[in-house]
Amino acid sequence: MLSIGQLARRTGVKVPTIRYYEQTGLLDPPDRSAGNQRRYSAAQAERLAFIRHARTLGLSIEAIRELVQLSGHPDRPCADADRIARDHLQAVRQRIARLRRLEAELERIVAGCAADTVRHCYVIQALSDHSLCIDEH
Amino acid sequence: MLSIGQLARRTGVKVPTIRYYEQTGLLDPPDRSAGNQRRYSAAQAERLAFIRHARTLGLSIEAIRELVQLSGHPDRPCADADRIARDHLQAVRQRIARLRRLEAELERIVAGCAADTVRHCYVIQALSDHSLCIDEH
DNA sequence: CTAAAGTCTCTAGTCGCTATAGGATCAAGG
DNA sequence: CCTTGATCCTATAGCGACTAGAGACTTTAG
Repeated sequence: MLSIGQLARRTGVKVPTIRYYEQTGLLDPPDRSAGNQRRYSAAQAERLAFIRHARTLGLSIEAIRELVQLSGHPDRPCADADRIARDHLQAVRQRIARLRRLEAELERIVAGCAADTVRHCYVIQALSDHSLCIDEH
Repeated sequence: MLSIGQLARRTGVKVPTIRYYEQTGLLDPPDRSAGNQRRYSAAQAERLAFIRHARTLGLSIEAIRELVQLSGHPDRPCADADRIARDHLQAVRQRIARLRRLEAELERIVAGCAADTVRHCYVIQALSDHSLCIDEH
């Protein structure tokens, strides 16, 4: 049985975050010691590792909640899990696309400034005037 | 003089957001009508457009606050404005890099699942087991 | 047995808004 | 002038996903 601190070190999830996951129902309430401290089983440690991994991949708590539920029903079709992962992949791609547009715009703005003072600074001008932009954002 | 609603329509910034910007000191408190409603000048409308543009480019409120301050001092060197934009560009690039790693990982996970049921679902397995990952994330 | 490290609950703060409640004001039509 | 409906006001609370702190209690190592 692991204390919350040991679990935190083992999984790389901070102690208050573990408590937060419990509070929001993502992690089942663990057993308690005689003195009311949390004690975690190996199975719960694995589940937290699952959650942590999904979080580092950027999945939302809600998505993870669904996946956790699914993983408790091994006989169900895994199409739902697939869909969640695919949806997230699409969202990641959209964010990449948007960030690349921003990158291009910022590059242009940063490169365009050869002034000395704020009065003529292209950075400030470009921000003031949306019509100087290449595309909509 | 524009009412807050007119300003909102003109700039595409929602009414509560405009009030929020004022509250946080990003926008100066405007004049008021006899009945205590906000009335905006053209200069303030321009400033809000500036803020909005910077936000769509992803700059933080704090960064924008600095830029707004700078733009009020046309004789200062614009190196600071440059630095803010450059820093942000770098941050954007880092986020892109990270998202691309996640994209690759998710592609791999999604592509790897040919199972029917959750029991053998590669999505669930890959999430459980970080050691299946290509790189650290 | 003691002292330090860890843990408990509870509350509040972060960021950038967004939503709601309950009221006041404004512009237009009759 | 009066009413109606849209807009506006303040104040407060909520979102997601934590993070930080206070003040009290428990566990562990020496």
